[in-house]
Amino acid sequence: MPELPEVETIVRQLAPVVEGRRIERVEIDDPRWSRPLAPAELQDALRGRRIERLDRRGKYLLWHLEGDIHLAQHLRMTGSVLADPEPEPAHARVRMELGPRGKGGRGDEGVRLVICDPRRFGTGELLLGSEALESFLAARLGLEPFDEGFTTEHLRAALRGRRAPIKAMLLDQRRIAGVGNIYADEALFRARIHPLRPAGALTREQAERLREGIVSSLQAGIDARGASIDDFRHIDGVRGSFQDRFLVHLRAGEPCPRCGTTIRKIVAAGRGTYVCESCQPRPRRRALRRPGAPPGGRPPRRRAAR
DNA sequence: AGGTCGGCCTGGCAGC
DNA sequence: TGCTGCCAGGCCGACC
Repeated sequence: MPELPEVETIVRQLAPVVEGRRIERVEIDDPRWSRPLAPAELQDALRGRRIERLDRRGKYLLWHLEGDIHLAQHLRMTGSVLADPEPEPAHARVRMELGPRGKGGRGDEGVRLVICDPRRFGTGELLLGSEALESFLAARLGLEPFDEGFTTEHLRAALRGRRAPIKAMLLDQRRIAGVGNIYADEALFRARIHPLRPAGALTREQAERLREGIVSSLQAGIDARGASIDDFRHIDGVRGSFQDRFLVHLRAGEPCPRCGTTIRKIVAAGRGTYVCESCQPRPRRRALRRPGAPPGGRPPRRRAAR
């Protein structure tokens, strides 16, 4: 599933291919993709516009078009963007014909883009003006892990007082942008923090290790050009290689690369989560003692069975 | 109001 | 072998 490193990989490959070209034709097959706009409305808004810049924020792929028009594309679980695919790939949802690059370019023939998405979770949202774009992003995304402002202190402030498991916090895009299930597991392993540890209970030292774990696992993902577990592909259809370098993710039953303990799969924040419970010790169960209650006496609270 | 959970969707696979 | 049904999960909205 495309997370920050996968979207970054797409941007690095796609930007040089599309920037400066004009969108000549758009065909949106799936009305869910363009919601709330009808496909025809979005097609009309995009057609004829020059692509000035392509970049990324969190897991969003951002198309900046002439006339201060922006398309915020999200690949969700299974989306990919292919350039001049041959033959026509399965599960094509959106097709885009881009014109040649204007002057002088001999033999420049234009590009055909196909957005594929087997599970149809992906979306493309039209934003009129950079103010609309910025408020759209601000409502959804926290700090970028590669921003200078992403310091240990910033991370601690974001986690302070939170009782939700740290893994849930990492997956919350409004706190940190771009981390998904894969990189959350990898970052927590690197930081030697158990995914179920309450976010607000991290020590300063742990927060520092977590910051490093987030940045280094995302960087490793970018260096490997993303992870292709199932559907993620480069724009030429090639797979990323980070899935071969996971330290714990998807490695249940295998030995921990650090200590050899068998990696376990648990559920945290409702997601399949991979952990070495020797390197990442389980949080101690707090004796939830209220003031005045008999010390250590009460039976454990029943948890909702699910 | 912070936190949890179900719905969206379909390919793949376990189990019979 | 072939069918059924369950699971995966990013994000959003409903709910407690």
